[in-house]
Amino acid sequence: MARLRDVAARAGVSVSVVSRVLNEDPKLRIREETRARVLRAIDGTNYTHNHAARALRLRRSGAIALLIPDVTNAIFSEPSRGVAETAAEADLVVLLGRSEWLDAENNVVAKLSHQGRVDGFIIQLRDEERSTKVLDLLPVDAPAVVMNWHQHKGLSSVAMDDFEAARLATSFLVDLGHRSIGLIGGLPQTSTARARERGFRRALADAGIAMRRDWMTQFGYTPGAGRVALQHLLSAGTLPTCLVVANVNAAVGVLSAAHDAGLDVPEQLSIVAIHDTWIAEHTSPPLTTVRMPFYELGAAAARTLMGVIEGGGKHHVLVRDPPPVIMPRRSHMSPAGSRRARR
Amino acid sequence: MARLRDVAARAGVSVSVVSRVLNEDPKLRIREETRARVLRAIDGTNYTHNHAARALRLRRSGAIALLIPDVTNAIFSEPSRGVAETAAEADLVVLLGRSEWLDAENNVVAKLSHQGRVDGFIIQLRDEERSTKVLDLLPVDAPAVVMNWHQHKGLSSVAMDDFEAARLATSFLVDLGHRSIGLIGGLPQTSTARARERGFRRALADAGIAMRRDWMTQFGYTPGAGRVALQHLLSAGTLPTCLVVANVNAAVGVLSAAHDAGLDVPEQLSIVAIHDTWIAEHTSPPLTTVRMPFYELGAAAARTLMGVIEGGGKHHVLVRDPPPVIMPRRSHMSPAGSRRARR
DNA sequence: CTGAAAGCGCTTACAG
DNA sequence: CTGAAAGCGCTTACAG
Repeated sequence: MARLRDVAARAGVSVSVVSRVLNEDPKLRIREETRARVLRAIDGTNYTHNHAARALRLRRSGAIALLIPDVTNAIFSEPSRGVAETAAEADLVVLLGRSEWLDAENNVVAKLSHQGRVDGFIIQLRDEERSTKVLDLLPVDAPAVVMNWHQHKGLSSVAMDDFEAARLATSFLVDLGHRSIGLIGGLPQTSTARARERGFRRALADAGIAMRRDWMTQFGYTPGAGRVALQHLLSAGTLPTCLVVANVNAAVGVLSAAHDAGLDVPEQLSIVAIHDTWIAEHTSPPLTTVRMPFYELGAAAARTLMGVIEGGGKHHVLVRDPPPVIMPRRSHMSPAGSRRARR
Repeated sequence: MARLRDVAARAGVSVSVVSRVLNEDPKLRIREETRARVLRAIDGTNYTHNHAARALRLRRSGAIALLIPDVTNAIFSEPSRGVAETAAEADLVVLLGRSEWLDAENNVVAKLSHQGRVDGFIIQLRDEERSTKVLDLLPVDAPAVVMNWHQHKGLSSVAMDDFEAARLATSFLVDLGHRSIGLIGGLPQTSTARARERGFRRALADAGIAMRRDWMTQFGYTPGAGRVALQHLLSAGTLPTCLVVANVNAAVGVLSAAHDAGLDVPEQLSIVAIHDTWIAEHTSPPLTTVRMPFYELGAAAARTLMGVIEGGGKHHVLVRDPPPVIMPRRSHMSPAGSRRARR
């Protein structure tokens, strides 16, 4: 590989000049003729900077780590793309890791940070975890942003408008004529689950519908949790005519539990799920969802982290462009009663 | 951060000694007493090596890139884990990228390689792509292994036993009593699709069953492809009593197309899909699958790449431990005719 | 307008 | 048994 020195020799100048031309040093005064010579020499050698040397000199690794609980989860793929593309524009490389790296026994995150392998972290916490645990395990000065968290105490955070997503899903069902509406919610220790529950309550309140605690569950965002949640509702007594499901993965579980119970969706139970992933198009029936700005969440996380790395200080970002929007498919309809009434 | 120099000062020795102790240099002769002093000093400062400095000196970045077509695809998450964990044991970090980086216009891969940011690449090609395209776009000397490819011409490759997986799925259906069996296959330009088709043919031949070309499709591994494939079969004439579906994602599409057509699975159509991902448990009905050693595939890819990086030369690896195994769920049963016959 | 030099933090061949 | 020194390839304050 060509080094600065090779280019310099070729152009008949010193390495300093080449470096400054390459980095477009604003303080550089140089004759156009010289600059042209340097540029020509650069092309001639197809020079690329050696990254390790530059990192050593600048004390910047040019890499950030994205930590997610489970690489398996399609929910995280769109934000990952947002992170990756935004980072790439700033010539940052993204290292994919698991939230488990933030572990007291074997703290990979601390290691990466100390080694200077990574300039900062974007962290998606596990739903089961205390949100402040991260503060104990992250090196104090490591730039970091928590993703999918509203107003994290201690670190920068970025989140989407979960309140509005749930409010929208709920009022969509209200507008369809539903009056008995349940919520299959996430774990209450997550800020997204809390925001979605608030959105749900608000929509009910706006419509003058009484909330029924026994139609609200909090088992989490996984298919297994969704399955358990519906079984719970089934065993508890009468069912609502429809459900807002706080996560599309949980909705997959709800659907399969409904199927097992011989419940027809949407005929006997309408479902609107939050998050629009590929799976929603391929369930039976295809799921009506609320599409969220996942890509933009990741992009915002990357930008926020870059700000922190530059010394910008803590920020909390709420991504609401584009806003949540209903993707109507076939898991919803008007409630049986209202359809009869209309005939 | 503590540097070598700090530790050395603390221990009252030179930096060379500390470095050698740290790296367990076999050529180092040292008094036990001195070694102990150095070790104590290391603990005292909680020293970690500076990665950039080491990379510069050793001409090794300590990172590998894993390029996959679509981070969205659960199929790739298990191998990713295998790569990541195996790499971590060798103190390598994994950088997640997209196969699109291998692009003539904007060749990110070439850039990373030239910059020395990455020591090698594990590449999952896109199904649509010519398998040799990678040879044109990869810097000639860049260590690389192609994942999910049998005997790649030009690069090292690792694959699972796709032949056996399809053979197993097919003979499982044969043993159930099926005699009319179709194959929903992948794109024929991929080596996995070809191997699976061979396994399918072999099982039929072994059972003395004639293969019917009109019951075999080659649309690919996606849900959309599976959907199209079933529609194709439906419009073409009589259906077989069962299908081997070469990919679980395609099977999701087959299932939803069957549902739309009012075809009962498994009553009218049995399905066995290759690959066991979380989705298989949550479809209606849950899918009978062949579980494949995906984690081990990734692990093998990482080990193979590490070998290439050490200068080991080209290798082709077939991962067959653990072997493919049937995960029986509810998408299969004996064919209607044979059940009647048995009564 | 351009160059010489220091220094980022390591590793390692060599000297003693 | 241990140390001094070169050098990996950059950037940048400083000198001229």
